[in-house]
Amino acid sequence: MTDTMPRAAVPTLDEVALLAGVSRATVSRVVNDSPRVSPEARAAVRSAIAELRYVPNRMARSLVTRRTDTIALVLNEPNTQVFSDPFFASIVRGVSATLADTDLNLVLLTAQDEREQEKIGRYARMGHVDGVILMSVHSDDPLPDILAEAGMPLVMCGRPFDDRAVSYVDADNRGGAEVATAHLIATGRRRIATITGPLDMIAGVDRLAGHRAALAAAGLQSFPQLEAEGDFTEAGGARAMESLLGRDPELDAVFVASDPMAVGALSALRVAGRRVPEDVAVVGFDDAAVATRCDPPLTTIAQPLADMTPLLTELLLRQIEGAGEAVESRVCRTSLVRRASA
Amino acid sequence: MTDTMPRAAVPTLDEVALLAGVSRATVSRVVNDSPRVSPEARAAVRSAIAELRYVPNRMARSLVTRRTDTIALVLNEPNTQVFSDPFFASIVRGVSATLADTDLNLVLLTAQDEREQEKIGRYARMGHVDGVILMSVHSDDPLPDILAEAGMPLVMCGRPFDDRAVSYVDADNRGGAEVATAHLIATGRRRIATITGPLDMIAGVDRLAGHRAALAAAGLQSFPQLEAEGDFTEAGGARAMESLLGRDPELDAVFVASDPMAVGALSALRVAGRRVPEDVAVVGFDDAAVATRCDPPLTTIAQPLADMTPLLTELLLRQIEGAGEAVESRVCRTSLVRRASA
DNA sequence: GGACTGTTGGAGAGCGCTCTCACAGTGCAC
DNA sequence: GTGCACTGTGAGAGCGCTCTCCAACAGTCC
Repeated sequence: MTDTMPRAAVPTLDEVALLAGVSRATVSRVVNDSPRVSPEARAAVRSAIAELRYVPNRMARSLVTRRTDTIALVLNEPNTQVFSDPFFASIVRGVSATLADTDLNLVLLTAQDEREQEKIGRYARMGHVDGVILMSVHSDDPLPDILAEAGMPLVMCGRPFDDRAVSYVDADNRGGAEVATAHLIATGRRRIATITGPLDMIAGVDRLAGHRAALAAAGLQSFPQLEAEGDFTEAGGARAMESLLGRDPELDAVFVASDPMAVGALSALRVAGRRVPEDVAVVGFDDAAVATRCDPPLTTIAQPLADMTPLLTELLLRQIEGAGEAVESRVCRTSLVRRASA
Repeated sequence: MTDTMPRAAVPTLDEVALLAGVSRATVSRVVNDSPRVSPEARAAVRSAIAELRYVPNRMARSLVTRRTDTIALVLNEPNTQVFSDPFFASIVRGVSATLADTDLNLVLLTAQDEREQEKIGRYARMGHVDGVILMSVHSDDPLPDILAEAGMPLVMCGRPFDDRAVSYVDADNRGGAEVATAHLIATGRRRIATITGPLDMIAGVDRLAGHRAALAAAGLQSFPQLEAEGDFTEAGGARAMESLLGRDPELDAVFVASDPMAVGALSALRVAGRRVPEDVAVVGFDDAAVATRCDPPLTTIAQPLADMTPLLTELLLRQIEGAGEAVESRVCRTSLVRRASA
């Protein structure tokens, strides 16, 4: 069996044409839904395709069309923990769902170190994908540059560090954080700590800036010892909370820059014997599913993911279509979701 | 600017050849590391490639070689929660690391419903990938059939439900579960419950079978009310534990078919006021990182992931090389890791 | 009847690459 | 000198597809 069929006999356009009694060109027209085909020819081709179980060879097609109908969602993250971040899962699901109705394919690429980033850069430049959505960008990642330089259509999920001309979709992280901390202030808290995201990520930076701005607006000073850097993971949140409690046992509120970290903070507070929200009020960020399940349910800032993911793909597709189209970006509004923790 | 360069001027082999003063064939030889090139020619080509920033067009190459140098890791799972399963993250990282030294690319594909599975099937059949590693297969998934029928090299992570001739790599789930429950019995427990995985997944089925076998071997009966089905998530584990406690408040041990579920069970037990391991002993499965972090640290069954992921890729690559190669499968040994929970 | 328009289908030229084959050149044994 | 093995190189034929012509034909109008 292995000898008699060294490779599966994959039918080609020509064979379909032969069977249908038309030319290659006509088969191609049918496959690509061109209107310029008579119903009879179309029917003949359709049945020949079905009979031969013909599937177009994408490589051959791509070679001439310069399109692969594939876009990549690149997760740029050394830490495998990200996989467990519900924000990431939501984006993947959202983008995937948006593309389900098209005949575009979505591939996920993960880069755990610089070497893998370069590999992905090569992968993209070799023409495997039409465009890239880039997530979880750290300040020193070379991938945005590699891709931009190659002229690859690119949309970043999260605004870039510098003011480069690149499309992005982002939540209003700064504004959301400001609202979160303002809410804490409005409920009478005065010693307000924060657990930040990684400060080499723009979401981490922006949320910290928002927090500080709210403090300043209320005439409160921001103390370095009330700021602890987390890594967007639950374990990191717990560690950061412990550290904060060590530095200032009197703190009465904490704005945590992501829900998974907030869940970690909640357990650290429990371990330390603090009641939430009586002793320490907690506000998270994301409005992840876990925010409703934890104890107490988390007051948090909702990111409009339902708006963001379609936008992400829309911006990318427009760039792919329009070749030299202008760079376009969107910032989506966040909102405070009040639950029990603050 | 957009008008003057309607598309980035991507250099081709011919241009490199022209600049280097050699033929296309020689450039191709250099690019593909053929030894049959003089050092001078090689050097000339290398510098021309560098100067033009030439990257081979993968589509053109694939068209003739019939290889894409890309393999797909397909995650077949309606539930986005899987992303947070450390087992999945470990496999992704492992496979990715194994491939990092090769010039093979890894793409992740996720299928959330049957429609997306078919899309992936088409994607593969169109020749985007050389082979597929399939994870998280449920009993009624059509994808294995679609791929097998198309003659796509395929390795499943986890053995298939029926005895079909397909390569797979799996942990000894049945044996591991047997050891887990036997350990519970050996420490004097008698009312031993289990939280199973989804029973439309082979890992769920096998671990339950092992648990029952251990019970039977010790002359203990297995009661349906001591078996609750989970979904491999923490929340599912907590729910299942609550349900078990409701059904039999006297239970003194529980074998939980995954660590995330065990963590959920631990919190449910805490809420119910049970001490672990004094009142209820708990054994998990996976030896995920979380098993060391939870309270108390989890006694669990370690899966030899370090063996499994290289095996997964190795088996697939052998299949890709050897076209009609014989199907080959491996079951990797598990081991009991004793910590504080049992 | 002739010129024109519109529709359908085919011929053929590539897309950028690999790879076989032929060929020139070199070294060495006879 | 001839024969032979071997090495480095180039010419050229595709891989399977798309897409631009262009031909053939039918219908319409003057």
